[in-house]
Amino acid sequence: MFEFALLGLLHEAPMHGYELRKRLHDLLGAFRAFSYGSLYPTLRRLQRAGLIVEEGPEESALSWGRRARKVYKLTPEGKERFADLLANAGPQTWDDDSFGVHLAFFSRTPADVRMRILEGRRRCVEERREGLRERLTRTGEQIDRYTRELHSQGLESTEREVRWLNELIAHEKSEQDE
Amino acid sequence: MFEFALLGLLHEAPMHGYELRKRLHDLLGAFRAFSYGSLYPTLRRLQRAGLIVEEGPEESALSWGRRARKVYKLTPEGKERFADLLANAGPQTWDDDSFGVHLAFFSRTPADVRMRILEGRRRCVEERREGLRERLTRTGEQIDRYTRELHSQGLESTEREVRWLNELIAHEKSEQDE
DNA sequence: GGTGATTATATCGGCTCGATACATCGATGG
DNA sequence: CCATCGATGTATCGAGCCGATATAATCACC
Repeated sequence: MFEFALLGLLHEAPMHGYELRKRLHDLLGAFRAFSYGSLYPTLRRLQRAGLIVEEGPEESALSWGRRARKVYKLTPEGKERFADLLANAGPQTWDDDSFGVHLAFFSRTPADVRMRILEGRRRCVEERREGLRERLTRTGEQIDRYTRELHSQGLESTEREVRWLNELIAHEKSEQDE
Repeated sequence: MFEFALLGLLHEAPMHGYELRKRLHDLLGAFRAFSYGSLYPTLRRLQRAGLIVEEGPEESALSWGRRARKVYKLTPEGKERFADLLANAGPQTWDDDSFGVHLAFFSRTPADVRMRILEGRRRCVEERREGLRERLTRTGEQIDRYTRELHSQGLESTEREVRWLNELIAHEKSEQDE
């Protein structure tokens, strides 16, 4: 997840840690945290896996005055890995967090994969919606007032999201045909 | 968080792990996962802290046929701890996950604390809303189509949540006066 | 008598977070 | 002229949580 986001960002241009975090925060800060406590370990993981490399300090002389910064860039294996993650976009892709991140890189995503992700996400939200509906209409044990409020609110918001996804999907289809 | 949820449930009645998980899933499954990988370690933590104890196996003879089950119940310290968590309901209480859990135990929550939690949550959602608004109206770098969609959708849904919270708060106020 | 679902407890590796520490630089202002 | 604040920047630690998995007994069904 974090891995996917970092690979996606480095696909645009080489960057150092702080900048990666800033871009992520700007792009998705309203939906996820992206703390440094995840960032640096993830970078090291990617590095160990040979998906990214530290760029030589050649241009650091130019920007001197700043503290030593490590600029990372994608290796060919890294690009391959990113393509793989897209190609195998599976069930764990449709969850709340993950879906947002994927959307942020949709312009770079092939049309067929975009469609698969949108439809997967829709199915996932529909399932949550059905769960909430069932819970609310169940005639069994009476349900706490506040819990009922929470579930009603959840139901409404999933319904809205499904409608929104339908629009996005329709738009994709119309673009495909043209 | 998990700790709070477990203490809250055990406040109603002694229960064993599997049942706790089932109740949580039923109550909040649409909003959170509550896996066993968190449940059992948390129970052990609570036990070590003296907030819960295993009930003697006296009645397990009655329900024999089932696999050995460990029934946990709150100690007085546990009840105190739960009251403390409510009294000190702070900033970490207003986040998405935590707020849902708190709502589920609202009937058991004093009116003034209910109000503090609702207002804190509202402030938190309003902040997110402003972040999204600012991001969307910023005239700087043009923004990716899909990211814009995501942020618009986020903005709408935070606006709806604020309205919903306002209704809940108004209702609390009217109940307080009567 | 076999097969699969349900009840039930438990652990493992791995990811993520919040807090924190350290260090440098630019600007603001007394 | 220097103090202090807020960015910029890299990094770690402890702790929580999750998904997957193991183990096992019982139950319903055919």
